[in-house]
Amino acid sequence: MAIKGTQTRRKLGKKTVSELVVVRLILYRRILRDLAFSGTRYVFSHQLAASADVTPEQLRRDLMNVRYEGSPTRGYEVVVLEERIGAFLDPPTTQAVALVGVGNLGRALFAYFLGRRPLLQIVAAFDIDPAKVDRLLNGCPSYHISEARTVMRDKGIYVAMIAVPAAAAQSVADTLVEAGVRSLLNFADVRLRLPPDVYVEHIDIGITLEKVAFFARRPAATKVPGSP
Amino acid sequence: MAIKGTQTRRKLGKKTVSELVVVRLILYRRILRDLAFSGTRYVFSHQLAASADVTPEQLRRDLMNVRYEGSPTRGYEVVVLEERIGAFLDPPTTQAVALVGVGNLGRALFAYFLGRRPLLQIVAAFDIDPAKVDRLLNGCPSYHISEARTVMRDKGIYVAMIAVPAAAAQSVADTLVEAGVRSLLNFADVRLRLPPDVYVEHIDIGITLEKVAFFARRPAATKVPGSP
DNA sequence: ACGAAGCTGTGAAACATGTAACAGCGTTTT
DNA sequence: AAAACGCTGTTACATGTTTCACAGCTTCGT
Repeated sequence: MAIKGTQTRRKLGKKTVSELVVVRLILYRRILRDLAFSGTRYVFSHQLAASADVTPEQLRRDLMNVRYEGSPTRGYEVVVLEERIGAFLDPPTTQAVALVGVGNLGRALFAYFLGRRPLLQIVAAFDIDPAKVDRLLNGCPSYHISEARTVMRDKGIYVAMIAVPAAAAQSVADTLVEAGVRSLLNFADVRLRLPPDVYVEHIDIGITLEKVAFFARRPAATKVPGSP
Repeated sequence: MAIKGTQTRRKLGKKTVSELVVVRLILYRRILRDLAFSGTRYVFSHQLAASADVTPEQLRRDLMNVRYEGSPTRGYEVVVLEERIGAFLDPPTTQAVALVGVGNLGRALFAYFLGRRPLLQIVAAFDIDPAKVDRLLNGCPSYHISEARTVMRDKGIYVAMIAVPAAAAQSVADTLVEAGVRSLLNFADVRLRLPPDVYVEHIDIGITLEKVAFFARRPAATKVPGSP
C-alpha cells in the first residue's frame, strides 16, 4: 500500500501492532512528557484523550498494548505510563542515523535534532557538493556519498533520512540499500522503488500541500460525525 | 481522528471522498505527468498501479471518482486522464498561500515552490525576526507577524504553512485563525488546538522519525500479505 | 457498611477500507 | 464470422479500525 495505509505491522510478543497505534502511542508519550514536566501526577483517559484529539475509548484501547493498568479512581500515573510506553516503543539502544543531503532541509533537520532525541542520533551526513563534504556539521562529520558504503558499515548505521532533490532520490536510495540500510525516511517527493524488506516512510510535501489545497476549498471540508 | 485517520471527507456532487483517495489521486496524476513528459500515450491500470505501488483494482476504483473511462484495449489515454484528475482535484483558481517562519525549513519550502505548483503560490511570508522582515524573499514580500491580519485580508489568503519552532506554533495558529485562515499545514511538532472548521494537516517530523525508528527494529518489520 | 459515582478494561457491534470476483466490451485470431 | 483474449467498471466479500456498551473495581458520602 505504501501510501498511508496501515499495512505495515510489527509483531510483538503474540500480537501485532498497526502503524496507527504506534503513531498515537508516540503522541501520547509526548503529551505525558509535557504533563510530567508541568508537575502533573495523575491523568484520566478523557484528559489525555482530549489533548491527543482522540476518543477516550480509543486511548484506552491503544494502551492495552502497553503493560500498565490505570486506577479507576486516580487514572494513570503520568511518569509510570510514560515509562511504560517508552519500554514499548524505544529501541533497546541508541540508534545511529545517517542524513543524506545537506541543503536547507538537511540543515533544518540538524536543527531539529539539536538537544533532543537522545535515542536517535545523526552520526554521519552525506552530500555530493565538495563544499559540504569532509567537514563537521553540528559536530557530525560529512562525507561524499560515494563513501556511504564504508562509513555506514563502520558506524553500524541502519536508518537514513533522504533530503536531496527529487531527481537524485532514487539513486541515493539504491546506494543506501546497497550499504545495508533497513529503514528510510524520504523527504523527496518521489515514490521510491525498493526491496520489500526495507521500510520506507515518505514525507511528501508536494502531496500534502495539494491535499491541503483540496480540502481548503469550500463548501464543507468537514470532520465527520463526532469530532470535537 | 486527526492523526492519520481518514475522517476528513469532502462532499462532491452526491458522493464523499476520503483523504486516502485524494492522496492517491494526487500521486496518480504526478505519475501521469511523468509519463506524458516521457512521451507515453496510453497506459493500463496495472502499469499505473505498479508505479503507484497499489493494486490495479484499487486504482480503477479510485478512478471511478473521476469522470473518465478507459478503453479495454488501449487502457487510459495519459493526457486525458491527467486532465480529468486535475479537473477533480484542482481549485478553480490559483490559491494564495502564506508562509509563517523563515528559518531553514521555511527557506526549504521556498525552494520547493520555485518553478512548480502554479496553482499554489506563496504570496506572503511572516516572521518575528526584524532581520527577516520587510524584505523580498524569492520575489515574495515578508512582514512582521503582527501584520498578518491586515495582509491576509488584503491578499485574500486562506491557506497557510506554519514553519516556526514548536513553542510558538499554537500562538501563530491562533493569530492565523483570527486572520481568517481556513486551512493549515503545520510543520511544528505540536498538536494544534483549533476550531473544528479549520482543516489542519500535520507534518510531524518528530513522530515520523520515532515511527521509522520503531519499525526499523528487527525482527520483522514486514509488509503484510501481498506487497510487491 | 452500604449504595452511588466515576473511572478502567474489554467483548461485541458498526463502520470504513481494501481485495477479490465477475459481467461487458472492443480487438485480434482462427 | 465466431470465438477467445485481455482489459475495464462495478458489485460482492473480507479485513482492519473505531465506537458502543457494559461488567468490575475503588473510593467517597451517607
